[in-house]
Amino acid sequence: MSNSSYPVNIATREKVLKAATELGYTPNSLARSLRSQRSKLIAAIVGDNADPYFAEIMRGVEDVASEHGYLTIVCNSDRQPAKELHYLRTLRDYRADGVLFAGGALNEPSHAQRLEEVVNEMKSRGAAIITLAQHTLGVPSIQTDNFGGARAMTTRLLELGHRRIAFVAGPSNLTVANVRLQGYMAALVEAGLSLDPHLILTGNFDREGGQRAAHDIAQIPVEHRPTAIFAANDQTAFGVMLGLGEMGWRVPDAISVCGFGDLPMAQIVFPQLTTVSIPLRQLGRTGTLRLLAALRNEEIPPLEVLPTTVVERSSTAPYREAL
Amino acid sequence: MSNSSYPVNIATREKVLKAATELGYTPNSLARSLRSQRSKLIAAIVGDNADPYFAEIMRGVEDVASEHGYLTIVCNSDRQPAKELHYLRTLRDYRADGVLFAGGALNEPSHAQRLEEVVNEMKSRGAAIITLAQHTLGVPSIQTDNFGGARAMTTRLLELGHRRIAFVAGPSNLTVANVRLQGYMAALVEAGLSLDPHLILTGNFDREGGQRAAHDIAQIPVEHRPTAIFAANDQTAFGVMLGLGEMGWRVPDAISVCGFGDLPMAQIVFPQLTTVSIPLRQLGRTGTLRLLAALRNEEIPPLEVLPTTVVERSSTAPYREAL
DNA sequence: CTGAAAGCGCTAACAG
DNA sequence: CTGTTAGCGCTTTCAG
Repeated sequence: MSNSSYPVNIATREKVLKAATELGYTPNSLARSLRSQRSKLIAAIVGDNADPYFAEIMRGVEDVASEHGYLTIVCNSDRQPAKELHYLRTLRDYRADGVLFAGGALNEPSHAQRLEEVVNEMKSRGAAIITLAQHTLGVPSIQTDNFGGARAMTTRLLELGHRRIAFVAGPSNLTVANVRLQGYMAALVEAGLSLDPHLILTGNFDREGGQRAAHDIAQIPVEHRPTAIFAANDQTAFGVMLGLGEMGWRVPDAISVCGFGDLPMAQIVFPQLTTVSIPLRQLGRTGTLRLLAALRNEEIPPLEVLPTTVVERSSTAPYREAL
Repeated sequence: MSNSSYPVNIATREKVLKAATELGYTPNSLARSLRSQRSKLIAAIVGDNADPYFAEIMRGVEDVASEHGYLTIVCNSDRQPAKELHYLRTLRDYRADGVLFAGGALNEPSHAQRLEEVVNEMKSRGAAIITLAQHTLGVPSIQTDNFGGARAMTTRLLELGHRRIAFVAGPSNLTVANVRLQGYMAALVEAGLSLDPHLILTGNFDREGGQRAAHDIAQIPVEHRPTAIFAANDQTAFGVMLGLGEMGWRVPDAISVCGFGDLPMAQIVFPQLTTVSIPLRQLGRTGTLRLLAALRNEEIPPLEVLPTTVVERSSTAPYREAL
């Protein structure tokens, strides 16, 4: 019944199969997993499955997993090291065959080490671990080109004539957020512009942060005020647009706004958001594909980078002297 | 180690516990599950985890599950009976302790029966099954008041002075969609208005459907044209607004638009969407709470209805004779 | 209170 | 090709 290559008379096989259907027999996967040391369970550790960013990745993971007969477990860490660690341990105890870390590394003393301990334990038992973002764990990683995307977007704004471009950063303890900031800075430096620290605002990858940033920007004296705002992610960009709207500023006439991520709603907001598109579902798919390959003991690359693309919509416009 | 009530000398206990930590021993959950006939695994069968509707529910499920030491498995059915059934069988084989059907029943001949067979098998083994929408399965169900919400919203539009109110329906094979349509019709009938079949448009719970409906509505001669459009879900409403925008119609000045669901992006679109708010996460939480209660052999109500509320934002306005 | 043993349902290995 | 058996790592039961 396990359709192995074990030789068995065709008549006998049919007889067994028939009896199985008649009795409604189906193998107990738990017993099978226990015996075979393969649970056919994989897990995605995400920050929050209700966050469209993670939801898309998870969808990619689940798709590939189910295509290959694996079940997918969701783990919401809420970016709390304790939760993440607890999940990983539970997964280890369930003998999960693989774990995908969808978010970046969580910055907390000794968390990385504790995580690594469990990871090594799992690896030594034959499990495969993959990260889908820059991470401290020394495991294969599939990543999206956050740096390149941020640089490309900033360069595009420069091409549009903008010179004072604000950046609303993400949580400083998130690597992804920092890398995007780096990309923004790189583009400015490459263009021979100096970095104005007043134009780098703190955000939190959420709408509120963007809203606050918008109001902060309004406080900047007009001669130093940015003509474009680049938000580290789409949620923040939505917040920025909302905040701007609250003060009666029109986007993109008064100021250009762009984000990073290309969430589905980027096309629904008004004006439609210019943003950097990340192949999120593909990230989940590729990650899972690699994970399954690793499970088959295939060699997989330590790092794969998926390209991001600038998608210009209506929230950005060329710089014009007078408003 | 299983912290049971089994009497054991405190000294011995400590010795064992100490040895366990030293050796890095942790119980194998698979073996434990096999032996105890409880996997501590529950599953949420959703249409698509990347759909914010399901994502929110799942989040509620996962929260409660993890609080109680359960792992959550995601299953995307894409509303395909075959997929749903396949998942359910797999879950049965994994001895999942519980399954939550997040979406409504899938309309296909004999699907209901096949599903029920597996459900009964699982129930007889002690598993708990719950639905989070109207369903053909005879299992406890937690639902949101779709009928009441649709009726309340329609009534509100009537209060605002609208008399010709269009309804963009959802997929006719989805119970939720039909119930909302019923609520809309009930409100009109209660108000003593006759139903105009031309004002009931077909949609598909997606943006495209809404967009199409918007264009269709524009074709209606002005004297019969609706002054408000009630979309069966938010995605459709976004599509309607988009379609209206394409034709240069202003919402809510030219026409009022409202949706159903209160997705996060309802607050981000412009104008912000008036909609019926569903306690999605609560639905997931309550459902899981009941499921766990059932697992403890507690009596749980066959049907619980969670209230929905009309949230008025800026996409609706009182009816005005001249535009 | 402790130690030993049976068995959950499977797979892999071994004789026949 | 078929039938039997040992164990995967637990929990539960039963003697001591």
